[in-house]
Amino acid sequence: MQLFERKLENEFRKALISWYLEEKRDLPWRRTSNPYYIWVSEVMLQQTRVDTVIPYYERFIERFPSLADLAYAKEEDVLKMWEGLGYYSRARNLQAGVKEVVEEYGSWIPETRKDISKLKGVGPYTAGAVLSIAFDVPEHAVDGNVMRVLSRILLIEEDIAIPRTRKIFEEVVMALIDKEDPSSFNQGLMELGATICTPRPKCLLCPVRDFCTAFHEGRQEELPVKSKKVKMKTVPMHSIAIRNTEGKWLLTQRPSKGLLANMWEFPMVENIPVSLEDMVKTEFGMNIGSLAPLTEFRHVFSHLTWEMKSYMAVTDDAAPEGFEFFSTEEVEALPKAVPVMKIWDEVKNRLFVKKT
DNA sequence: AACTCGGGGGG
DNA sequence: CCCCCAGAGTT
Repeated sequence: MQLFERKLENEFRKALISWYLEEKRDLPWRRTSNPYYIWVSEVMLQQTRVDTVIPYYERFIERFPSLADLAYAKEEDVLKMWEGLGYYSRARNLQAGVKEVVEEYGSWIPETRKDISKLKGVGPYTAGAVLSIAFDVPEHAVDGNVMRVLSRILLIEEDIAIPRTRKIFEEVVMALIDKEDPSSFNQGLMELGATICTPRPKCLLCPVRDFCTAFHEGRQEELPVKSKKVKMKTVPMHSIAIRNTEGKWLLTQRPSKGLLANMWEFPMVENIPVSLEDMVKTEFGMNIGSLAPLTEFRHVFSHLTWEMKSYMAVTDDAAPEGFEFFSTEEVEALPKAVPVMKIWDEVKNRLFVKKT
């Protein structure tokens, strides 16, 4: 595949890499050559901004400093370190992949795309990112940034919302990638997309604008082409923080698959046909006292919105099947998704903060 | 190919 | 309000 003239390809690589080496941000995972740490960072960075990831990355590698530390950690401890970061299956898949490396590969991360791609949670992007950054293997690592950058430079007008379009960009990268420094080349494309070739590009600062077809034609704002999907359900949710006579709280663990898998939460019901108290009676077979309203807020997922209403109540009953009572300290230690943490924070404010 | 899966930052 | 982010797994 010939993208520019041969000489221009060399100039492009040189311009991109020298800009990257000069201007790259000082990020924690750029201060290490440990392939395991780079792997962790790439998984955390899936669909997640750099600034969000930094504190999670620091705490995670401090808590699980080696492949073996993560491989044999309790899943609950792993989820706790991931708490608030979202896409919790990433955490479980990362641990499964790491365990596989420890037990099947003698703690050596595979250095070919074929083998590393077999690991749980390692898709086409993460495979190429780890191979190129940690092992200097000239492999493509195509993410949203790379598609935005290259769609402009080469005026590629394919719809990036369609999965097979990514293959076009993978071929482009393989044709363009710098064989001497694939790490800086791939990271340079991503760094450019993250800092300059953003959705609203800052072309006057761009180190490769001379190579950019979209810039020459003044069409950079039109790219990349991305068809939009429109569907967003809203579900009313009611959550009740129920305390027993010992001052313990009733929680349940979500199923091991699906939304917020294995995270803990207070009893929740989707609708209230008549009264919420009756709903609790029929759903959980439990008697609770009067409900005290706690908080109301919206929690937006990718494809779903919860309209949360939360309450507090007390009970004399034992925990129903599938539920457990936990002390305040125990609740604190359980991995909880953000909407649950919001409710829990409000509970603590009401009960444990001295009112003036 | 279409759906599912979190959460937050920025225009 | 909207978009979209260093994507992957499942169906």
